Amino acid sequence: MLTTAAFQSSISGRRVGSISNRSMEMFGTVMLYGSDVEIYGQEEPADHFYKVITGAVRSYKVLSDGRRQIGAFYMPDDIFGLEIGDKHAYSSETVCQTRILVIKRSSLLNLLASDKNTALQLWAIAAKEMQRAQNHSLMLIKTAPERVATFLLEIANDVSGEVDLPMKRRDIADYLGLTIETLARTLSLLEKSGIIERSAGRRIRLRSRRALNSMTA
Amino acid sequence: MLTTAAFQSSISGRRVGSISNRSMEMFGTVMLYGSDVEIYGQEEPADHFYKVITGAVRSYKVLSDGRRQIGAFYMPDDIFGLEIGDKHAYSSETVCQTRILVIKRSSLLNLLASDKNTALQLWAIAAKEMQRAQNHSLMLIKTAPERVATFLLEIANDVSGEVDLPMKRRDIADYLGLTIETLARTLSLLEKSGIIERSAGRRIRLRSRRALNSMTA
DNA sequence: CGACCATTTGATATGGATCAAGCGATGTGG
DNA sequence: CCACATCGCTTGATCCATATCAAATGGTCG
Repeated sequence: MLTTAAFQSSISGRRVGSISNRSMEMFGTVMLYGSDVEIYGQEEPADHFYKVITGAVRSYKVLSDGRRQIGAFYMPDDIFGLEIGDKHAYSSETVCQTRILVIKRSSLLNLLASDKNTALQLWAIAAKEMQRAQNHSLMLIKTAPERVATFLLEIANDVSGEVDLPMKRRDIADYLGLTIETLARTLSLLEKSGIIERSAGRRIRLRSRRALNSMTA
Repeated sequence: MLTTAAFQSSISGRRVGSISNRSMEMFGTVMLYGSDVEIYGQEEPADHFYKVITGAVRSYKVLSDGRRQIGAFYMPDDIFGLEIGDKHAYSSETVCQTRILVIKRSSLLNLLASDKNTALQLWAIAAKEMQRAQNHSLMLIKTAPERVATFLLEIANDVSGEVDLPMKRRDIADYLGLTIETLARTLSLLEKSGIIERSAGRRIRLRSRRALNSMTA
């Protein structure tokens, strides 16, 4: 049990665990959410874990005056909502129509008591998430072009070099700690210099990963 | 075993685990480090955990051009270096003379195999660290006064309202994603407005936590 | 006392924010 | 099927918070 198909932490692309879909489904239910639907709110009791099947999720916090920081986008196979404590620290919403596996925390915790290996994996997931969060801090001290380049490489870990962004500019901007205007300008700049190519606003082709990489800082 | 004295995650002040000093010492050795000494470097094999006994530690990453982001300061009773994987993701150094309990990863992992509760605690520590990192991202989208106010409240969780900073301005600046000049100016501003008071540069008295809190955003 | 390093203060420059307008796609009702 | 409203995105002009450059002050230790 809890052994076969690995799930990935998509934005960074590294595999971090090995709880199979099949076994996890024994503990949860797949739910279909519309676009921009709240999955849970900050400070709400945290009695479930979640795993993205298709679609995308943003996890965020807002400051009193409305500034919003998106801490992570969760893509297919990513697990989220596993922070410790009885309250969620962040809110989370779907970015587009999204299928999510919802797992009762209590049932996973039960399993955990009987299977020490699962506990190790929980640690692995949390540790991975920790690294993601740490990396994001690094992102936020970079310049605008550096942030955008880093972002494009983060989401384009499939080989094709073609990205289909599920999220709007506002989301990306809030993830990168920039305004949508600066983001748009930076993308246009990358396009003018031939590093990327855009068919539609949300569809971006990376023409030179090398160039992007060298901008990454 | 692994039950009594809780250890705190000092910068945020919340208790996150309950592995006693006594039992942990069975697995490790206390080492005395001088100031500004490297404990481990980014990319080095990670075969130990660490717990600060006295002093302070900074964990950081540097970008290619030298910009440095300090992800966390670890204060007495904080545990660090528990990221998953065989390589450390961050580097860490002492901020001042520091006493550290060094624990072999393998010995803790052994214990873990026999004690499922310990595994849960590892998860708890990692999850706590994750929240710390996420919070830090929030920090980095704030204005300079907001960052400084947040920082002062973070480190001054003792009742007295008196803080003795172990770290230099450069460290604080790199933690807050500001320059030392902006940091100094902001501190002077807070002093002029009577919110803080300084005897020496490193010794700061918080005259109005309320005022600081309201600046926090 | 003098040298050195940490910190503060001052003057100026600049990257990204803000304010404002244009453009393009998508959808709706007449 | 077209006119028009709406929404998401881009582009343009200006402003401002913080960085940068430079110098003064303060603190510590031989």
